[in-house]
Order: sequence, then structure tokens, then C-alpha cells
Amino acid sequence: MAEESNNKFRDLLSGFEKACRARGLRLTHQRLEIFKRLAERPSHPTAEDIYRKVRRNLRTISLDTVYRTLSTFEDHGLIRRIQAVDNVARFDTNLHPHHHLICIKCKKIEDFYWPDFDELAYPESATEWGKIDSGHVELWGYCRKCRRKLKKVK
Amino acid sequence: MAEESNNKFRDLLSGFEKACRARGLRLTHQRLEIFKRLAERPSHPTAEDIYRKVRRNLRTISLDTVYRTLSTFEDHGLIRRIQAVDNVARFDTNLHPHHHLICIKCKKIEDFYWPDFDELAYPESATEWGKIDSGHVELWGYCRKCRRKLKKVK
DNA sequence: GTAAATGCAAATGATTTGCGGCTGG
DNA sequence: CCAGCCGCAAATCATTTGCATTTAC
Repeated sequence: MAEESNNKFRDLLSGFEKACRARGLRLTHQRLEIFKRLAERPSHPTAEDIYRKVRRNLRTISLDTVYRTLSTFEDHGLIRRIQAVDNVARFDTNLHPHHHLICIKCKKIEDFYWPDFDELAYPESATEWGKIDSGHVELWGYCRKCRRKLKKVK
Repeated sequence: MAEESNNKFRDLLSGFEKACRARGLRLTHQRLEIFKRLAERPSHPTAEDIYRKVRRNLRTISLDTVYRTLSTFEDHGLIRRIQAVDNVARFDTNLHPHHHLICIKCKKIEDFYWPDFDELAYPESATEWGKIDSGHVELWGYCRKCRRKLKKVK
């Protein structure tokens, strides 16, 4: 249980429990386990990824519970859904405002921060459209690893 | 055929034909029809949307041909795929650099332009990641129509 | 005790694929 | 002519849903 030694992890967990109580969400084993696996690493797992991880500790959990739980978490603003590539939803536990780098080749998604963008005022065409809630950037390109591979082929 | 009277449309079409020839893509009725229906309006149709439209002129076309054709067009950079909401791919025929406004409620996607963003230099964290090809912004919020509805409920 | 959450199995919906026949170049 | 394309039907893959049972509070 390397996780227990991690203060940040414990904070996330107690924050999660508080948020659930505040919203009347029941603290089930399944939800706790899913949240833990989400919080332990800032990756962008699919529902299947989470399912595989969670199953190690909760042998009987079902995939549809994972789907339902992820949707619930999303509805309550505890996680963010990324629907950018390959028709598979990925989930982002990084709730700080941030942006995504997506590799055209390997489809991996990485987070990055961009203060200059965050400070930019939205253009009129956007504010006229309606009430903007949030904005984020997707940068598409070739990650270092895939670039290296492409060069070899040439 | 209102389309024939439209010069912009004719230019798009002849550009398309030229691009196909240059790439060795056969100019089939299906491809032409699909391209025409895509080019006639700058919306963000799904494969189904296109299929319904194209069927009016090409009664025997099949949905899988539409899927295949859209993928082919995408591979050749003739259209852009938008995978942002609801697990349905939408296709964008606007090839000029632009960005998207997405309504949280009705999920409609609208284009907008943002020169200030386009001029912004990518941050170091991004350029270090790899070679960036393109960048675009998604702004999420409530469009005017949905906002009006929400206010009524309150 | 009771509403909410889960597990199971089956349904759904978008997208893809194998294959035999058609057709543009 | 013949590789590339198409239509058809069936498969696949992610995600959702109905329902009976279990569980957190």
C-alpha cells in the first residue's frame, strides 16, 4: 500500500469523501476503489483501464458499475471526460485548469499548462454565442517517441 | 440545383476533383455526392446525417460507404473529424484554422475564429513534448437558446 | 427500513470488416 | 482489363439499460 504513505493521496481521498457526503452520494466500496485508482496517477484511463485495475482489489465489480460510477463522478464535477480520439472516452482526474497534447500517431494524451492562454479574453464572437463556462486547448502533433520512429523510416 | 449557381461551391468542387486525381482517388458518384453534401453547408454532420442527405440523390448508397468515404477524406486531409461529444463523430468541412463552441446542454457545435489565439506562441512545455502540428480551442458553455430555457425553469 | 447502488445479462448504437460483384481509369 | 470501390450482411466495440438483489445510511 504505497498509497497510504502519500499525504497528497490521503488529502484527495478525504476531500472525495467529504464531497460525497455533501452531495448525498453513498460511499460504497466500489466508488472508493474507483476513486483511489483514479487518484493514484494523473493518467487518462479508459473505463476498461479502470475496470482492470479495480478488479485486483474488488474481484466482483462489474464493468457497467465502472461506467455508471465514472458518469456519476463526472456529473458531480469530480472528474472530467475527454472524448478526443478513437471513439473511447478517457477520464481526467486533474481538475486544475489545463490543456492537452495529443499524439497523432500513438494517440497518447498528455497534460500541459498554458497561463498565457488562460489569461486571454474570449473573442466577441464567442461571448455573443452564449455563456462560456470553460475553455481548453488541444494541441495535435507527434510526440518525441513517435517522431523518432518516423525519422527512422525515412 | 441552387448549388450550380454558387461560384464558391464550384471552386470547392473543382478543387476536390483535382485533389482526388492528384492522389489517385477514384472519382465515384458516391464520393462526389458525399463531397457535395459536405461542401454545401458549413455544418458538423454525423455520418448518418450525410447518409440521409446523400440518399436523396443516390438511392442505393450504403451507410458503410459513407463511413469509408469520410475516413478516406479525413486521411487525405480533405475534412476534419470532431470527436467531442456523445460518442458520435462529426465532420467539419471548414478547413480554415478555427475553433469550436460547444453547448453543454444541446451539444450543438459552432465554429468561431480567434486571431489572438492563433498568434499566441505555444508554451515551452508543449514544444518540448514534440512537434506540434495544429492547435484548436474548445469553449464549453450554454448557447443563448439553452440559456433562455434554463432561466425559465428557475 | 428504504432509497440508492450494484451485478448480471441483454440491448443499443456507432463504426468496421469480409467478401463477392461492379466500375472508373 | 483489373485494382480500387461499393453494397450487403454480419461482426465488433464501447457504452447503456432493465431488473432483481444487496447495501449504506
